Amino acid sequence: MKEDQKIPNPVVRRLGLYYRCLNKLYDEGIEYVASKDIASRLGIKSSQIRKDLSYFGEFGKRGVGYNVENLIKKLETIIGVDKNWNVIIIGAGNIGSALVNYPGLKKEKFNIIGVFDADRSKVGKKIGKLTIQHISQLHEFAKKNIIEIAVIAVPENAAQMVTEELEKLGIKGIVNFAPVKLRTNIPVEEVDITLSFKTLAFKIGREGSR
Amino acid sequence: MKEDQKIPNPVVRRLGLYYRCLNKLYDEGIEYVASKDIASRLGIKSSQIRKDLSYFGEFGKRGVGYNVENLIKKLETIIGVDKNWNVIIIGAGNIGSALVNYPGLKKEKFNIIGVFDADRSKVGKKIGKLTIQHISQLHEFAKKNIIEIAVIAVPENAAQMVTEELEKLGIKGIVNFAPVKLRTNIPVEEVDITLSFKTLAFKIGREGSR
DNA sequence: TAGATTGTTAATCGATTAACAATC
DNA sequence: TAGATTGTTAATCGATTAACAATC
Repeated sequence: MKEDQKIPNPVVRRLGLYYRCLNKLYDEGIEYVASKDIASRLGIKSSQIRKDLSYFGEFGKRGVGYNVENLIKKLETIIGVDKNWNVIIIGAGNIGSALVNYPGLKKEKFNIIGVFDADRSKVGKKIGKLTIQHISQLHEFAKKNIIEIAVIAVPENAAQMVTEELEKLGIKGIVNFAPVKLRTNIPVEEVDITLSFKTLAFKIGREGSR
Repeated sequence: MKEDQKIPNPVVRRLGLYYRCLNKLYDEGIEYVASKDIASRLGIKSSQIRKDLSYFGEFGKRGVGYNVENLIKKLETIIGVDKNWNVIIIGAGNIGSALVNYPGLKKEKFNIIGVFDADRSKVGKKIGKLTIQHISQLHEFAKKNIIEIAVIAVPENAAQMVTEELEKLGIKGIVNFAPVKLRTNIPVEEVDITLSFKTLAFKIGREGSR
């Protein structure tokens, strides 16, 4: 199967879930696992796991299951977390600052190497080990460093402009926390916090009526 | 249409997107808008918007479009942001602290009324206007206040326990930032930041091969 | 060998889109 | 009236699941 056919988005997201689950199993000392067991942990169907994996190859042994350590390694390569990623953060507000110190990211090989903000009163201040730089220094910074991923954590009205700048600098992907749809050709992942609250509000409202 | 039939999840999420887009249009002083215009702003199909709205009623005028102000009000009621929501945050780490100060939430009527942490060394410290309380005080707090939504921003291994506690206290919904699937019957919205980075990494890796 | 579980196909389910009559 | 756009149905597309032969 292993071609570069289009992989459905839900599949991509689940790969990360499998990866996480496998790591937990590994920590528990489990050597072999059946799709059925992963499925029950994640609350999905075992056939879905097997189907998802089949996009990339055959990793299991019939009658036995999957070797946990081996499948972790395979998923690492497939997802791309077998390497380190250099990340910068644009916007040193609440969200931006939190991400700089967020241990989850470093653990997963996403290394934050720079923080930028347009507010000169923030420039020079430290967040963890990093010093906030003015956004105008980004261009220079990009010449000296390989930046692969940028996080957009700026106010809504600045997000599109920043995106265009990032695209020019050759950044490869964006994680967008601003509540706008970005117009760009590079891959974007949206993390829309207020939207999640709204979705939850809706669901709570419906709970009673069932 | 307006029954309490099941609304597909993607529809619910898009309602929030429509709401946001309509507010922008309102700020721009636009009175009437066609589904085609909303669609082009959001990068989706106009028939999808009309279909989504049709789950809840008829809000447009044929040949004319939708009255922006009116549709905003309707969506407010449908989504449930016509009222204020009381929110508490469990876990005063990076993410938890950032959310307390996050202006986006208050603006959307999600009012954070308490922050809790298990780490006694954090208790008593201030985040914005709120004082971090010890998690053991939660029970007491819940008696004196109506808490509707809880944010879980604790380490993975504490998340399930916290969830069960919250369920007992009668909390109505959870926004979960911990990287685990919570087993609970109350509605949960997942915000999985590291998963988004992984998904992005995968997409970047595929970009080249297309 | 008997039992278990994979990888894959085909069937099912659900969500998106096109099309168009209704109507402003 | 002529033009525009809705609300809704039916067609299409895509994703999930069941089923099972292959095989460890």
